[in-house]
Amino acid sequence: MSDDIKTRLLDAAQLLVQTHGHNGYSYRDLASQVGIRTASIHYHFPAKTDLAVALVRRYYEFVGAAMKKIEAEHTSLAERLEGVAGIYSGCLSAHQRICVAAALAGEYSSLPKEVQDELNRLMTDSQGWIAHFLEEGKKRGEISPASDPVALARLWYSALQGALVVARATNPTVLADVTQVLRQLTIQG
Amino acid sequence: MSDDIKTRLLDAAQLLVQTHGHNGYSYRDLASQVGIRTASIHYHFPAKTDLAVALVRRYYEFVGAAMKKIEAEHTSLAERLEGVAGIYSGCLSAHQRICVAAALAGEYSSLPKEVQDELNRLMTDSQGWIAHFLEEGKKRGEISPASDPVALARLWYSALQGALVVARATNPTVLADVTQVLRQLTIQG
DNA sequence: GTCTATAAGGGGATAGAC
DNA sequence: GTCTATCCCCTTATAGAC
Repeated sequence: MSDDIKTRLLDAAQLLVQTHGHNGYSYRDLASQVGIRTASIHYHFPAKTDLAVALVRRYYEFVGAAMKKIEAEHTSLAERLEGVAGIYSGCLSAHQRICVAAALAGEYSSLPKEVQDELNRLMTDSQGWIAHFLEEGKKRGEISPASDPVALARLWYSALQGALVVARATNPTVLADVTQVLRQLTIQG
Repeated sequence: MSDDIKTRLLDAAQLLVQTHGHNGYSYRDLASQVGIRTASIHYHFPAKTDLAVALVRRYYEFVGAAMKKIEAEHTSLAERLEGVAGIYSGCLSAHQRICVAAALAGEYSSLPKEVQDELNRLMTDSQGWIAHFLEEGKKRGEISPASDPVALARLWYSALQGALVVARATNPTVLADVTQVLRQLTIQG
């Protein structure tokens, strides 16, 4: 049922946010993409803020599901981190997107409070999932016993978010470089 | 002569870009900050694009000067990288800003071509300066002879840019954590 | 649910007086 | 150099017909 109008609106809005930012698209852009009129969008999402909040919530579920899938399908830390990197490299390869989180965080002070709060939750918990993988890897001896999983997770998350942004504006190979160096430095460091 | 109107306009515009993004502020906002009318801004910067281009060029000079100062005042790689991190942590501590580069890159596809080009130059050369420090550190034996200065520079730059964005939207301590872990992993790795 | 019509204000930008 | 006045389009949003 991925062609119901609400989903199609969220899909189109997500692409616009990931390429132009929240302040960089209008209901008019969205309407022309989906093939309806702007007034019809207001039926589904009364205000643009409502759409943005729904967008971040849906993205939160998407990331959470991806993390659970990685945990279920891979046991080694190296493979799991590879999987995490894959979530974000998938953005860039499709339409030169960046992560929804970074796109919105770049305009942070101009966002409605509700969107800021959802964004905070998305970023905080994304780092939490990565920290969880690192914690388990530490127990298994895949990284140094002296390393700090929370701080390392912050590095991984920040570096991946930053790499997407930098890669899009400069050179696409930046993301692969960053991921590889990060892996080399992290595993059995 | 830092109180001439053109400088004050650029200062105010930079703060607005670093907090709200390019699409998140208007000439009206700018005018009220500086205390003149919107029409007067057009005298100095005919179009908003002209202002954005001037802003990125000035920021490029600022970063370049900061890098040269770091090179002149410090010789060890550790100190130089500390200095680089300081450039970016300075943003956050003043008004919760992020780097001009990341703020604009988040809205990349919505930017005028001229601004995209200036942004590309800023990000490419910023990484070049960091790579230069790493190259010299490699010659001095401060990092492993097997390490790749260009890839490492991409990691440092991406991680710092990402850390600012993540820190602002979640927890200010993220930046310090990322910087510290990065230093530990890089030096004599 | 989607449409047309429309409101009310914001946006960048220009003309011309001072 | 800065102002007032104004243009014209875009933007979000609502009312009400279908």
